Parts: sequence; C-alpha cells; structure tokens
Amino acid sequence: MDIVTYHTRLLQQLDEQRKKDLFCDCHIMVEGQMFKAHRNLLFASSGYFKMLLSQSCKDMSKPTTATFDVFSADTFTAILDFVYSGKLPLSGQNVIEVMSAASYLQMTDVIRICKMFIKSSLDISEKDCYSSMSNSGRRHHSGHQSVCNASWEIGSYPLHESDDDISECIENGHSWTPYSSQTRSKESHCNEMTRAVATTVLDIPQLPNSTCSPDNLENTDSEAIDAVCDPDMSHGGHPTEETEAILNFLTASHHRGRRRSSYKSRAVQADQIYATMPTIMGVLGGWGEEVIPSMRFKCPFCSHMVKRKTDLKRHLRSHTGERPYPCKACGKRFTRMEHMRNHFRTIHEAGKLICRRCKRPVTDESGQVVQEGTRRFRLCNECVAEVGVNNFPIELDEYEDHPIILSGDEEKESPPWTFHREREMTEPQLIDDTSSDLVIHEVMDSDDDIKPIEC
DNA sequence: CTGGGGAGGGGGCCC
DNA sequence: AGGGCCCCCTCCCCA
Repeated sequence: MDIVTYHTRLLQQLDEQRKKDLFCDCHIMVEGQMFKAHRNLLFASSGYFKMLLSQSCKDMSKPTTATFDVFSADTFTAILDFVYSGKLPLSGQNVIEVMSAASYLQMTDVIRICKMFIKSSLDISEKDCYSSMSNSGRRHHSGHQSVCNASWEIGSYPLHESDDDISECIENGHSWTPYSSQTRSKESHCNEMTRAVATTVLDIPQLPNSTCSPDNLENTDSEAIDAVCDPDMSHGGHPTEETEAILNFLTASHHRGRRRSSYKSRAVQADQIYATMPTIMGVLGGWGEEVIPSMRFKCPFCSHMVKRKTDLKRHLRSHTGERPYPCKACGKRFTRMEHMRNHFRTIHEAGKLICRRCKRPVTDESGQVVQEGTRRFRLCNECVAEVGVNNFPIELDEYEDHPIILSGDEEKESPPWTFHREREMTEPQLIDDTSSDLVIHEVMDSDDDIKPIEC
C-alpha cells in the first residue's frame, strides 16, 4: 500500500465515522441543519475553525458548536465533503457560493480550486467559441452566432473537465490544471484560427506567433472574433467601413499587446456571477485581531474587500473582464462609464487644451482641432504652420451638420461602431479612419457642438 | 537603456 | 444603487 492510498483510506475511515456519528466532537448548525464532524479535521482544514477551536479547546469534554447563516446548508455540505474526501463537488451554480463560504472559513485550498474552476470555465468558454468558428468557415456567417451562443449558455457549463476530473486530480495528489490535452489541442487550433482571422477576415498583417501561444491566448483579440461572429456587423460577408475602422482599432490594440476578452461572453458570465452572488460575501475580521463590527463585501476572486455591494460589483469587472461601456466612436470598451467618457473627451473631443506637438497651452483662438481618423487633438497655429499638413477647414455650419454624436441610449449589444447624426450624412464622410494623411478639420469642440455621452 | 508623458484601470468616497 | 469625481498606479510608447 503506497502512502497516497493510505491517506485516502484514512480519510474514508473518518468519513464513515462522521456518517455514523462516531467520535464527532464538533456540531455545526447551518440554516437550521445540524452537521457533525471531527474537530481535528476541521482544525486542520479551516482557518476559521482553527481559531474557533483553539479558543474553545479548554473544555474538550463538550462538543464545540458553531452556527452559520452566511451560506447555505448545501454549500457547507460540499465543503464538508471536501474536508473528508478531498473531492469538491463544484458546478456552475454553486461555485460562487462555495468560494464565498470558503473565503469566510479561511479554506485556501477550496478557494484555489474554485478559482481554477471559474478560470477554466471562462477560458474554455471562449475557446469553444473560437473552435466553433473554425468549423463553420472564415467569413461572417449567420450560423456563427448560434454556435457561439451555445457555448456561452449559462445553464450548460462549458467546462470540458467534469467535476469528477477535478476531484480525481486532487485525489491523485496532482496539481490540477484547467487545461487538458484536449483543450490544449483546441487552443492550438484556435490560435491558428485567430491568425487566420487576423490575416484574412480582419486584414491584419501576419501576427507574430508569440501572440498566439497557449499561455497568452487571451491576448488575441477576441473582440474582433466576436465582431466577426456578429451577423449585425457584416454586410454581405464584407466588412463595412465602420467594421473596418473597428478592426483597425483592434489591430492597433492587438499590437499594443492589450489584454482583451470577449465582451459578450464576459458579460454573460458576469451576469451569471452577479445573479448568484450571495448577499454577504464575507466578513472583515482578521484572525488574532479585533473583529470589525461593520459588514463588508469580500471579493470571491481575491482578498479585496469593499464597503458596498455596488463597489464589489464594479470591482468584479476586473475579474470577469466585463466591459459594458463601448465608445461609440471607436468601439473600444470600458469597465466604467466614466472611463469611457474620459476616453471620448480626450481622444475624440480633443478635450486637452494642449498642443500635441509643442505641449503648450492652446485655446480655440490660438490653435485648431485636428482630426486624424476618429481621433481629435489640438495643435497651436504655429505648429500647424510648421507641419504643413493639408488643411481642409470645414465651415462651422457644415460641421454642425456632421458632428460625432454618441447615441443617447447605450445599447450594450449593439455594434460598437454607431455614429448617430442629427441630419442625413452626405459625402464626404467625416470619419476617415483608413486615411493615412493628416486631415485637419476646424471644428468646434464645445459641449454645445459635441453632445456628451448619454448612457 | 531610460525617463517622461499619455492613456487606461481601479479604489475610495461623495452626491 | 448608480453616477461622478479625485487620486494613484501601471502599462505602453517614444524621444
């Protein structure tokens, strides 16, 4: 008998004792349901119980009793099963609450497993989408959407490794990895598809192979993939000027190495997390310290705590990758409306009263607003004269007919490239992202001319 | 290689 | 609860 088998059998023996209520010296009440367990195991498994039992160990004759109301009996059942078997029965429905309870109970192993479970879910969900694309062609097809949606479906947890697989890895004493050989194979295939999309559909120069390694798969522009998946973004299988502008942006983002993710799948996953988020994620109070009476909300993904649930929801976007606020001018998405607004003011409204070239302060009188694609910035008159760029001043009245105006209703799922004009737009178009020439438009940049974003 | 600046992301907190 | 502001930090680009 090897030592692993011995440990397993030992745990099995203790579990049998627990089920037969033999030598159980710790009673735990959860939602009115009584659980009995051995304090030795609880002490060894949980920081919470370690503290609790070390304080109550003076009287060993009486069973220790603990009561919890911050998680459900089902959740504690899962955790207790893990304590006695090393197997954590996780599902897409219970993982958040199990993680929250584990955080409360200071069970780092359980938290780590939950994190891997969630991370695997997110990663493989995206990979499934990419892989499904490869099966249905390279260009825009209406079928893509349904295939992608299937892999994002909340009810069908997209994890390839079953719960048993996870437990099995733990049971075998292996460090569990969310990537099986099967998924790695998918990643490789997916990376090829990403490159193919980048080089054909997106008309992006050949991406360096380094950006498509399994370790940094998320660095590939899955937003672009989504755009390709989205039938609303396509017109007869060919990218529109708007989509091309987005793709140009994505290309730039890609080469900047920004970490991006599928906003649609992220949003769905974020909604799932928010929907299942327990009211109380945790209680602040370090061990060995005085417990702070005020309740705080603990992030299930990290150690961060906040005072308000709203702040936690905002913080969770940093984990889920949800970016619900798209810039209507360039399609870039943000986690917060204020960030999107700041971006819009700075990038698209030339909000900084500084000459981009000489960095001197500039006013409407001493400078001009220069438009380069969807980007606007200011140059002082001296710099404009020095650079000698082509100047295409447009009459103020003409500009007022063609302002970049953001829609009043932020439609999260609408194509990010949407310019709403107060009047019918005529040629030449104001937006010219594909132009490499520096085009100067004399534009009014006051709030009266460019309406603020309404979300 | 390094420092400065721009842009973006995130936390705290007020309204 | 959401919006918004302020502040700080990090990352990236460029000179």
